[in-house]
Amino acid sequence: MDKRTKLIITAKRLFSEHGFYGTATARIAREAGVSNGILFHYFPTKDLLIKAMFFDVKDRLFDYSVGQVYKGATLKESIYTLWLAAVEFNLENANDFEFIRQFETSPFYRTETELEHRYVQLCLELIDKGIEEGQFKQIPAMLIFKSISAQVETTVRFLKMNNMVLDDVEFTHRLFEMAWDSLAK
Amino acid sequence: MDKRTKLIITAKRLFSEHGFYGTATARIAREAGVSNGILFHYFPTKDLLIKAMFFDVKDRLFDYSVGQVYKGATLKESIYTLWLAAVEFNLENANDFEFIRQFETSPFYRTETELEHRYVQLCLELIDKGIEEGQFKQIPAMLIFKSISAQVETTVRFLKMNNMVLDDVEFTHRLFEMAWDSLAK
DNA sequence: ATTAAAACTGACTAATCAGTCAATGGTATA
DNA sequence: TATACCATTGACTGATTAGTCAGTTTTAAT
Repeated sequence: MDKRTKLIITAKRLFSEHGFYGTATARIAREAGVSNGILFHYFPTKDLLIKAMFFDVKDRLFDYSVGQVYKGATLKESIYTLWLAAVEFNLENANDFEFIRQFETSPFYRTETELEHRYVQLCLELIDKGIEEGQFKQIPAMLIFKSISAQVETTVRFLKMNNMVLDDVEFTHRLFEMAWDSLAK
Repeated sequence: MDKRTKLIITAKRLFSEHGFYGTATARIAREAGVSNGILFHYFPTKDLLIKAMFFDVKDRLFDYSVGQVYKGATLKESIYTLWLAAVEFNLENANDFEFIRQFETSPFYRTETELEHRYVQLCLELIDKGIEEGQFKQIPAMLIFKSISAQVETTVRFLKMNNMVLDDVEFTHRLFEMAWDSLAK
């Protein structure tokens, strides 16, 4: 594994445990088993490290989930696939989940940054289509997206809090149906 | 206004703008117009300041909202009253909203801390009653509470993002109905 | 008026941290 | 072999910060 990746993985673990400012760059480098200087070679500032990590997580979520959506699926099926993939991904990558949660409520976060990413763009396109076709209620696509995202987060947090795994697909599926019903026409 | 209150208000503003660790205690004291030392007289450590602020916000939310629930109201009416009060409170107290958002995703936060508070306790009792009476779906009360809270947050964020105020009670009411429908039997 | 306790001040410090830099090692190309 | 260019190191620094403390002022009780 190259040092850049090592740094990102270690930083994610430490950030999710101790927060952005609770984690010194020197510590990230030490626990990643690389020198202090190399961190600033790859990420000129701590802020840029954090921003790079955000895109790293979204990229991996995109790769993990979008491939699972099969062609010819209905809209509901597609969104369920993305939903389930997101829940799985967040359960299996606890540090990514915690990192994103902290990032999105931190002063680093801007809506514009998020909109740049293809994962968000894809979701919004899908939802837009759903609104046009009259499958969703007539409310802004962004609100539907945020609402679904919030329910995914709630689901993941709940499953974690109760030490559940994804054997409980049925439970997770029920939660999806609830969220869907509230947004569908 | 006493200095303790001044400190809490100033800290909340600075924290919501620059984050917990982006804000120096010395700066809080300076902008509150008090000495550096007095901050540590009231709050021996920065961590305790942050924790005290959490309880301050929850207390004020409790005082603001619970009084509005009138006796003899149905369960749905009661919960709608609390919902609307929470949305109003968060819109009118932007710094409190941002502070809580950051706090709940920070390493300071623990579920146990939250459960100690009477606001959360009251909400859970109400939901428990609703489950017993068969008005809610058969899922854990905590999940219903977290789900509603997440929807309140989403609502507030959306209204703020679009510079809406609570003239749009109808819109907010629609969002409540959506959330309610997904949780009610 | 006296006393004691509490509120308050602000200069100070020990520790920490983000970022620098001069030097070294490795690798590829000509 | 010589040259050039990254990757890498780790000791170092200037700036910042949470928390201290010795002393002063205010408040309240007897």
